[in-house]
Amino acid sequence: MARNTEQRRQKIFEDAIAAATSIAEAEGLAGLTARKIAKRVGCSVGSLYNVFDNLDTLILHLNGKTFDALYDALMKLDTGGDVESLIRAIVRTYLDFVRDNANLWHVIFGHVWPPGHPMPEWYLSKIRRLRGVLAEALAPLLPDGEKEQSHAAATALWSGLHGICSLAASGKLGMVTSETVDGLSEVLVRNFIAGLRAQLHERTM
Amino acid sequence: MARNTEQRRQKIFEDAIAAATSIAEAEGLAGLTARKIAKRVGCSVGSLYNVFDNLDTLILHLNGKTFDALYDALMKLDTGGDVESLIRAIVRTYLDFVRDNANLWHVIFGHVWPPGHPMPEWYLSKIRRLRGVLAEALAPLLPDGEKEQSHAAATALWSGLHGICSLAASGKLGMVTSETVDGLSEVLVRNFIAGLRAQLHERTM
DNA sequence: CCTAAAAATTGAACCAAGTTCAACATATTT
DNA sequence: AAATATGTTGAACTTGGTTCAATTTTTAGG
Repeated sequence: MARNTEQRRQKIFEDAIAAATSIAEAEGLAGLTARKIAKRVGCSVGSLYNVFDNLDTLILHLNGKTFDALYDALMKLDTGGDVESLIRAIVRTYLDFVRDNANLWHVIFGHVWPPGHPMPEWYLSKIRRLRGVLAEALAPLLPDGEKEQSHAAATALWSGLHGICSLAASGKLGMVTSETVDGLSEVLVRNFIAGLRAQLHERTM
Repeated sequence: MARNTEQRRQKIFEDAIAAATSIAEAEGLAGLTARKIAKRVGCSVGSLYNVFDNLDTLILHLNGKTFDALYDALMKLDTGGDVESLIRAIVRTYLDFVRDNANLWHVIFGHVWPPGHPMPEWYLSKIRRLRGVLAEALAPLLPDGEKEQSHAAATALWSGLHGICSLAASGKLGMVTSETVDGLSEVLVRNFIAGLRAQLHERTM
């Protein structure tokens, strides 16, 4: 039986991601070195490379787990209330998650996937699944017959929030005193929702 | 006179940034190594380090020049037309600039400034100056007495556009077929403007 | 259970890149 | 012109991704 071999492989895979997670939480992307991860796992660098093609792949799996954690948080939301409450709850959950997992979140966007190679489908589908949650919440604000626009709307809004969070995190906003991530997000979300509503009324009147 | 000395220093400074610009345009952030820049300049790495504290500082100056170029493009716009046209012209200019200078733009946001050290004021003020252009264009869409909100609105909108561009560039949007940067930006801008207008009317009626 | 083939593990070694620094060269000042 | 200050150099140090030949462990067939 090939069980033992496969089990060891699996164990290194999981241990490595767990080690990487804890290093990333403490030190961010800069701390994620093959040697450091191997030491925590208790194996040699060579063994890591037997399981992962390269560090980029390891980090991609780490990021996949971070996406999953955000998805889990979103799945706990109550979808029963009104449209706007749900959208705002989703945004709130996203902002809280980014704040509470700042370093892990930074790894997702600070890491550059080797250009040329396409990102694997399993990874992209985790991203799409997240967007889908927001798209479903936005759909009621779109005119009948254009519900498929909800994905574009969700992408636009989510990208916008991402822009605010990432610029704020990297200190590249050149902010003046009173601006905060929450405040800027509120401006973006409020106007975006009001804009959708305004255009919805235009069509139906 | 200390002219000769200062002139050499100045020359290396400018040549280094010019060399870095041309390398960055061709190869992106990954190609920006001290050795490569020094070779192009025709000096040793040591001389670079005599003028710049470190590579990060050199790259920051390169990025400053990129910001200046975008500002110059924005200054060429006609500010005479109606509010919405100007806003859209600014957005159009921004998107075109990012597309036409993709690698240089990527250097700005792919480069991480050493944490702990604050970014220098001259750099932040270039960012604020850019935002100011958009803030001025947005101001007419804000209620009297809240014109100072235009900076927050500009930051939110500009961050949003940045989010779209940067996620698209890094392949992290998990896009479906028909979505494009232009299309997503259009969704964001249209809803944002419509939202501002809707809230403006609310107040004045 | 024994053994040959397959797979995994190791860590030293290779390479690239940021940074430093002691030795040397040039410029400035007196 | 000598003394001092400044600039230049490139080898060397360090860190980190990646490879690979040698070694050990696991698996499968008899």
